[in-house]
Amino acid sequence: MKRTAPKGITITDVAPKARVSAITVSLAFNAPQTLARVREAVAELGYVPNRLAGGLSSSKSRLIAAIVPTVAHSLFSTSSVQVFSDTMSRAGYQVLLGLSGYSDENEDLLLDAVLSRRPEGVLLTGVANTPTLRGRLRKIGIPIVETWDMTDDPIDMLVGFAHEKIGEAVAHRMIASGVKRPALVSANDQRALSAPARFHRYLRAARRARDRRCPGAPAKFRRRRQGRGRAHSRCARQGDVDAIFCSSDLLALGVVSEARKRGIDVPERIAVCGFGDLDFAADTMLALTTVRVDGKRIGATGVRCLIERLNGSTERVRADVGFELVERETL
Amino acid sequence: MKRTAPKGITITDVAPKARVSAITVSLAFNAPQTLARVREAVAELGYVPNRLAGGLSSSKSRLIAAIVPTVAHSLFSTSSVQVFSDTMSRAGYQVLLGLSGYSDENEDLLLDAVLSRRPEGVLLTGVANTPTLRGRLRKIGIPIVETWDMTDDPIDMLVGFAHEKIGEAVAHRMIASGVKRPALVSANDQRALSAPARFHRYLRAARRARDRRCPGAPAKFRRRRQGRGRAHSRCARQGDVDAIFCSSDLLALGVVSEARKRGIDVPERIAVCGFGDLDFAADTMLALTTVRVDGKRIGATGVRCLIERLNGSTERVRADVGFELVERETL
DNA sequence: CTGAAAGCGCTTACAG
DNA sequence: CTGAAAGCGCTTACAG
Repeated sequence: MKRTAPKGITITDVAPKARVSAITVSLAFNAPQTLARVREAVAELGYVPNRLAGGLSSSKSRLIAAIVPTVAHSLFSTSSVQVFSDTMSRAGYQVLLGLSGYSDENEDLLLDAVLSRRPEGVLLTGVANTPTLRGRLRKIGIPIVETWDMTDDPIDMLVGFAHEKIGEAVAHRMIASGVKRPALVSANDQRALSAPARFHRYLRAARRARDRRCPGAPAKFRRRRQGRGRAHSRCARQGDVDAIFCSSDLLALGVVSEARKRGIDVPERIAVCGFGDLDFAADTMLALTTVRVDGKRIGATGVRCLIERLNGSTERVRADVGFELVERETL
Repeated sequence: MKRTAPKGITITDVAPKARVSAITVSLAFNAPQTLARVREAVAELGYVPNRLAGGLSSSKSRLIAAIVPTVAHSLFSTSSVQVFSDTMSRAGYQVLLGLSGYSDENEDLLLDAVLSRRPEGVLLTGVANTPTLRGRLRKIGIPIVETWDMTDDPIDMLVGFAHEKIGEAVAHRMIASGVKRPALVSANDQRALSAPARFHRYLRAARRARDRRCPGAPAKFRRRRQGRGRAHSRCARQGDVDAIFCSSDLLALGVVSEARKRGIDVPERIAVCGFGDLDFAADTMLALTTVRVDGKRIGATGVRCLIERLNGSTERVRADVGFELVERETL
């Protein structure tokens, strides 16, 4: 029963030094105006409250889990993490990072690991949730925000946009711009496919569809970069293609690059459209059209919802933040 | 003293159901072969161990803090986070995210927040540490790895590379390539300045230095993108510049883009050199030269050091992982 | 407003 | 190998 571990500096050390009781120290730490005596003792001892103990005792972990897809080349951008982390830390919470997207089995283990910390809220990016995962999340009863996607049956709150609508909008815009032979380059990952699918469907309805999908390459993208180049060239070489919709900004960057390498003018001969929040990419890289989603707005809105719920609000926000098509003339 | 809060499912619920004592449940959870009866009860009840309690009791939080710079456009890449998070979770740890780089005051608050979770190790990216922060970290006595930079006086472990050497190497390479009038575009952030400084010094020694720094713009980069464009054009317009070293990949992307917009051929008239680990950028975007650092190697090595120390090793790795200059002919 | 006691859900060291 | 008790460092509800 005796512990050998050297106790760090605890509330019990601070209390006598501040000539108050331990309770007062605890109170001071969570009160608006910290007692001066406590503050001094704290500084002198270098005391840092133990939030494991605090969380256990109060059932408030002050932890928010951010579950983001593993695939770095996904829709999820660093700026979103930042907005999220910044806002949360200002509200007194810390971010527990969870990388999802390996396998269904791992999703369950990930969730176990995350829930074992008793987070007070969860931010989910994308729809990388297996049914089991969704089911478990639904039951735990803490605020959950899903972002970057739409669904009819959200777990709790939802701040996203419909990927299919993007596919449709891009197809529409291309046709309106006089594009005759559009093609599609998409990640071979079903999570990214709703926009491309709708893109294709719309074009078929408009009788512009051809079977110009170039899937497969992106899956190997991370290991063998050549794969990407090859697939892109396969598309770009087909002389009759005059526009390419890419399921992500990064793919679009690759396509533009590959086209230039082969002396194909962008956007004169081929218009390229990416999709995402890659700020500098949308700003400087893409030709003709970029589907741009204001990541900050998604991030900020999602976080605001979480915080309001943590503060007692009962509102269950379900927002379609929409998207915008951004055109760039030059690279 | 009575708590009103509904207790979640705890070890105490699992024990009778598994017809063992609470201790056995705890043991089973941390033992190699989990008792079948316990496993069943766990599954049936949906029990998830409370790591707040576990950590408090065992003084093992199983938490690792990752402190990364706020600036997304920094040297730090998403791939590093992934390698880190993956490896750590396989070793049974979770990642607590800490974004640094606001102000010195905030660094202290950040550290308080981080330490209040009692992490068992810390990964620091870059040298964004104030003296106070370094001092505090030095004292807490947990394994700490600094990455992405070199210093003569590391806090604990170090897996990085010398930024100044990169500046020197780039200058050397440019001169060897026949560059006559090199210029420099760097972030106005002292943390990114060691490579540029050495670049400049080397050129001056070689009598090629001119005052072509174009600082200032990147600081405002995030708010007003035009600023970036303006600064770049200021550099690019100066007709006699034939090479530009940019302190980051993203700056380089901007410079290339701006040059093209103005009809200046890259790399024919201006060679552009970035710096970083931005995979696709190095691969597809930059002209002439990219300083490329193998982020995976840094990340993986750093993490391995941490894990070994957590497993009892006393070795204090201090490694210079080096860097490589990568040349690209085409955009 | 201040403080003593009980409790948060685990793990540890020890006895059986 | 199993289990009862004590303790990890806080917070809560209550009494003074």
